[in-house]
Amino acid sequence: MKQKSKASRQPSHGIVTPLLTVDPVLFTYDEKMLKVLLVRRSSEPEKGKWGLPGGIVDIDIDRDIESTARRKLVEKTSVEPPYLEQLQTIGSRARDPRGWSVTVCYTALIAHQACAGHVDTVSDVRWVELEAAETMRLAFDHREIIAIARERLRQRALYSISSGYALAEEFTLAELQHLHELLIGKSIQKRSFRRRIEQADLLIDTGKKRQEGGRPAALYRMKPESMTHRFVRNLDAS
Amino acid sequence: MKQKSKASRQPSHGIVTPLLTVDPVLFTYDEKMLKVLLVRRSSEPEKGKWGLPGGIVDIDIDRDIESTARRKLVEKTSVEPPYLEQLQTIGSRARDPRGWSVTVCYTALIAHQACAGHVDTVSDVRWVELEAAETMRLAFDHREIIAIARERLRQRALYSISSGYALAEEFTLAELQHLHELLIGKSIQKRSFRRRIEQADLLIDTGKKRQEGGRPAALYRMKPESMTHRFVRNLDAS
DNA sequence: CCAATAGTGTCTATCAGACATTATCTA
DNA sequence: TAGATAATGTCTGATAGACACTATTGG
Repeated sequence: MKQKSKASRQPSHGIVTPLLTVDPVLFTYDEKMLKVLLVRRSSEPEKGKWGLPGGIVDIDIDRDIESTARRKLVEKTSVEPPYLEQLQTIGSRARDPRGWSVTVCYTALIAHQACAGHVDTVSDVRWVELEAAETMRLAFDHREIIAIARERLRQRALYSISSGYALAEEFTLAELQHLHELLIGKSIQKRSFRRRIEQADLLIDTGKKRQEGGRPAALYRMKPESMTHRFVRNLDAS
Repeated sequence: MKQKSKASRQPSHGIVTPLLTVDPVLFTYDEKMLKVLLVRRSSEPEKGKWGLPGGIVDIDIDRDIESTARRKLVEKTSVEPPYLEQLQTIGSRARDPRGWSVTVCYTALIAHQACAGHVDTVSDVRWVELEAAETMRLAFDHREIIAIARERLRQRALYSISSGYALAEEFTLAELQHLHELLIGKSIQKRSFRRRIEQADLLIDTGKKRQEGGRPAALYRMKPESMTHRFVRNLDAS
């Protein structure tokens, strides 16, 4: 028998519902690596372990589920990410020691610089290299959630450049291409990559240049359409 | 009404959580039309209105969320669909008059014959032509959910043949093609359609033939790979 | 000049679109 | 035979892959 003392906080529908949380997986591109934001849990269960920057849906504060995701990300990074997309909902009796629980997962992207200042000043929030995170022992099923998010990003990279929201506001084509190469785990022909972006007219040329060692590279910015555009033909996955 | 002392089944976390439901959108192909399964609600709220064959996650019965979706579909059709995929989770303060609620939506496909017997015998479960369902006044936000599911199916049809699970176990290429034409809203070149299926080796030729008016057509069956296979190049959407 | 990085020219291979042609059945 | 539907032959066009080439900077 479970405790009855909490019954007074039961909502009016009077049905026993699972714990509901949101778990965003926030990625960025920094030092030529993919990184994921992890948070050290300050309370039970799994206290002390690292996990995703998620939390419980608060029906008094949050208008909808995406609001919860945004709220949690702002709490940990102090900024809203320019890219936030629902990933998958995982819910079962077994995934949380407290009992039946459900988590609505999101994939989010942000420029590293956009939240570096805040993240660097706190010790319980950290950017972790993706490969490392994928082998860490994380809270609950968070390692599995990261793997799902990573796979989704990989698929996306084959037919979209939306992952560019993990870069700084202004970036070079070489940076965007390298990010895609990391995501799909394979080198891409420079010609193919640039051609498709140019033909779909997905980037804004800022006119500025950045130089590091050789010929200066043009700096681009994402067009809003690049968030949703899908190429008809994928890059080669194999 | 079950009066099974709900409070005693209160989970130990003691946090107020939203109502959690599952709403599968079950599609089929029948009489050369896309149809969707609707159910007449027998209880409040929205009693009497038609809606999706969903229901509340029962943490005593269901192991995980997908189990709830399967359970609800079996209750309404008496069979498990061969295709069931999570679609999207919608949750907000406003979508249900009872207050903050969350629904995990699924897209499901089944052969019309597989559940025709059961559906035909009950008056509160009905196959409704998709176009009609999209203009009906349904319970809650179910019309919107159907639109989302329909759009996902449309996208899928451009790079996958998984929608074939809406057909009978054995089907002709003409049937599969027509289903795709309905989904993407445009006629497809027969040559293109057959070529890509043959090259990807996604169907099993049963060796049987079916005839209706002209040369007999070969009957095929889905290969398991056809559930997940993605063509590198999409069909033309425009 | 060289080294390094950015960006282009251009050929090939693949595969969807278009549409004509052939094949196999009934009446 | 004609009519209907299934299945194939074959040409064109679009675009990704491959890779060599040119361009622009610093030293």
